[in-house]
Amino acid sequence: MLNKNVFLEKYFLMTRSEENYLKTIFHLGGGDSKSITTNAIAEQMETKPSSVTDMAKKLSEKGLVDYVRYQGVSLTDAGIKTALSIIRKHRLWEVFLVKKLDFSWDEVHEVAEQLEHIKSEKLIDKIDALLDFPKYDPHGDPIPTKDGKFQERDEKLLSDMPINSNGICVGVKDSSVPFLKFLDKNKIALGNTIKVLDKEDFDNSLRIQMNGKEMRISHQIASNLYVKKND
Amino acid sequence: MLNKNVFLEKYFLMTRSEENYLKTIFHLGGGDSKSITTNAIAEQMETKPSSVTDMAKKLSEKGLVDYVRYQGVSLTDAGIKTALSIIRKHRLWEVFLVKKLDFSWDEVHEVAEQLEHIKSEKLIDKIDALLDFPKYDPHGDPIPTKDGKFQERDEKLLSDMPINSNGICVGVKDSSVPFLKFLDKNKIALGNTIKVLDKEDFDNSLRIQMNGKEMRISHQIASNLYVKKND
DNA sequence: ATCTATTTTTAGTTTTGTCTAAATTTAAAT
DNA sequence: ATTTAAATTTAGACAAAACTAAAAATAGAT
Repeated sequence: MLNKNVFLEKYFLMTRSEENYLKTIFHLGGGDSKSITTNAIAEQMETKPSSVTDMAKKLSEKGLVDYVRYQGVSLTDAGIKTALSIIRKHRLWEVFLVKKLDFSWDEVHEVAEQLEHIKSEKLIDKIDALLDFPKYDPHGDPIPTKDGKFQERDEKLLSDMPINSNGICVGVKDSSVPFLKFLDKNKIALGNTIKVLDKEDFDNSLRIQMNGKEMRISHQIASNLYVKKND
Repeated sequence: MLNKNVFLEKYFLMTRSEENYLKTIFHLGGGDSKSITTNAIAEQMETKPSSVTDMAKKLSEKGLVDYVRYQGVSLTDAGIKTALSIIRKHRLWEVFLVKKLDFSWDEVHEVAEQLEHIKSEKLIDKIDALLDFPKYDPHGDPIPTKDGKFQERDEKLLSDMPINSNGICVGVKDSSVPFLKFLDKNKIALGNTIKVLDKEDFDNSLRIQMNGKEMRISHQIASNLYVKKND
């Protein structure tokens, strides 16, 4: 009974703000027992370092982060678990919006930021099943499993692919709206086949074949596209 | 520009709490230019009258309710519009949960209470379309249209139906979990045909034919079922 | 090793939404 | 028309989450 209450307090009764902090810390690498500075978190969340300090103390009290003054925070196992459950929800909702409601991949983030905080295990499990248990979100980011497992993919940046190598476009590094819209406009989509034909030493631009059609791509673009090698 | 900001402040930037107050006031009849007392609102929301007073002032400042000290509040046109948009979202999400995710009708309320606060016009319009623009929620309550129109139905309580009259079960007055579970257990569902065979003067219980099968129903039950008359 | 510049924390304030307790108003009853 | 009981509001306090400005600690450069 006491045990159950502890569970309820730490897992169910997380505030929206606490959840957002955990998510951010995870994305900044705080799950790899790396210390993330309050400054870095503040910048990412567009808030002030002093606010982060307050929250660091609170999350530390709840056993979700390890916090050392003037050093930074890293996630505990409980913190990682919670962060992954939020990221899981976020990404599943993104898939739902795209696959079931015809949202475009540049529209989903904002809405998913809200939906990820809905508290109902049954709901997200049903959404998962409705979508047939997708492994990746619309931007190619992996969706953690229910028990918090992360399936990393063997992918590299297009800009790091050698000449004459083949692959499939599987994800974006930058998922900002302008970048995604740019990709749409240029018919670059996840799932496309890619062959690197040539690299220009001068500006690092690439000549590639995408879905059979030849095109030229700037380094800026190539360094934000993830590709899975074929061979 | 200034005008747009006013719109943003009053419509988009409603807090969850404000939305819940408006919804409650509407459900208590505050949309019919009837004054709802702070006490009634407090009881419904399981909060204190003094808290309601505070919120009444705030909503009044925003032009969403008319508030007269010691009298109570009623919704303005803007308040009604906002309340209806929340109720619309709530009921559409309920339909979604039942029709697309196989929730039972006694499970949906709690989750819909969260989902109704998601801020995305596009999202709820897409959900509406996905569901093929349903007119009623799983409990038979009408879903307001996008422009805030309410389609009332010509329905009466089963307990008020005369002997030998026929109808279709279209809604529940009490949508508490125990009542809904009771109906499930007794195979009483919306859409069932109903004929009143006999009334017992002693305890006001009814003998009815439901989907061809004869059964006896207490007054307690009959006074919480809405029926649409056939003839 | 000391001094700065930067980072981080502390202390104190604000806003939102709630509460309790006290004061006020209303309404009902004589 | 008073009186009293009930309803309602006010005043003051609190918790959460943020902020600003000042203080403290760290790290880099000499």
